[in-house]
Amino acid sequence: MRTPVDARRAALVEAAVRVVSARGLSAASTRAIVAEAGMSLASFHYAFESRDELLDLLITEVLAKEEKAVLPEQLEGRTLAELLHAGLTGYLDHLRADPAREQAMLELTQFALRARPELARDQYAQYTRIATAALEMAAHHTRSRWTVPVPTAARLLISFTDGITLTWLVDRDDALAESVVTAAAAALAQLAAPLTDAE
Amino acid sequence: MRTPVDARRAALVEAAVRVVSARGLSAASTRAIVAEAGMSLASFHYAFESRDELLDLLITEVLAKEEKAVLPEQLEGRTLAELLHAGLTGYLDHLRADPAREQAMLELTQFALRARPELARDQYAQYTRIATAALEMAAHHTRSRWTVPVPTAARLLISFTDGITLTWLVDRDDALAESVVTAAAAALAQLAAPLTDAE
DNA sequence: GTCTATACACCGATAGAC
DNA sequence: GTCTATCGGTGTATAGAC
Repeated sequence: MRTPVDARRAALVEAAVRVVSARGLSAASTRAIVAEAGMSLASFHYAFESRDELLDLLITEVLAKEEKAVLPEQLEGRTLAELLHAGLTGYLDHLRADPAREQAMLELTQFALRARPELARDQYAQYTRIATAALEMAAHHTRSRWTVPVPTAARLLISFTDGITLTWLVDRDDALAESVVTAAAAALAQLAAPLTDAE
Repeated sequence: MRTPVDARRAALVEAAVRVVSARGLSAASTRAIVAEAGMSLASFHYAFESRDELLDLLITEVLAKEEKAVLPEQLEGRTLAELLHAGLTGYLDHLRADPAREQAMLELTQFALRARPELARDQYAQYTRIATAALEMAAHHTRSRWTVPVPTAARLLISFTDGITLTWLVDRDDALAESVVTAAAAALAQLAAPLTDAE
């Protein structure tokens, strides 16, 4: 059941995302957020105890949604390199479709790193679980096995997506980004080997 | 020639780096910076027109120094994978030696992305030139050639170091980071092939 | 040149009318 | 519950004494 106050909280979180995306976290004052949401300042403090409470919810809720957006529903490709390429291309498309939002995610992660380090850690632990499951599924689907520990490969994948996000946000070079995604897929695929008949 | 006002500017920039490293960019108010530098507030505005002017200098000067710190003087290793592993391990050591500073660099880059995008672009263009030169040298030194365009490999290397920085800052998992560095070096090395006799 | 004192805008948060 | 009005605090920047 959705009580009015929860609806208000949701509206404020959404407004906050828009403000952070458009003008950065440092511009996301309570006043700017309520203006974006079309509310009065007092309504904010009726829904939230404090600005910190909203930021907590913003980080956990918005970063959690991000997971689903990044993970494609169905990957195409017969070889492991093709599968990885499809997955990374999907992420690159997601990034290019809404760069401001992804930049906001980065700012929120960095803010969490200082203000709520345990939230950032939890988030990345969750990313790691998701990447691990995806890589294991990809290997199984192509009858391969990883020659490095799967958590290592998962972390490498996460590091790479973080890196490509930052570099693309800086120079917006689509052609170079696609070229890098292709090279990264090929390089990552080299960390797996075909299953032997015994396996 | 170093006039007094330039010395004051330098002292303020150094104080600002310390404040950003310790407490984040959002805490780096002019008051916090002059307190760290042991100056009065008015002295700040004698040396700088505005806080923005200091941030401009901070970004260009501090990010420029970063280049040299990241690039190791001499790499050891006979194979390309060993060379890449040594280089990446050097960067990881650099990160672990002063994580607060590296976190400050990330915050400054992200700030520049919003406030002075051209500065961020210039900075990454410079990173690319340095990474390109390093990769070409490494390939030449091990009698290899890159099977992908060198700018692509360079961008992959930069993306990866950006990513490893963020992920390590989040969870500080040394063992996993080392494992990932090893895997990344192996993966990157797969993008090169030995020179043939004709070459 | 360097200081103290202060102007003025904006911040998060709250009081109190309705 | 929702508003306007306002509190106390901090931000950047400046005026003016020395």
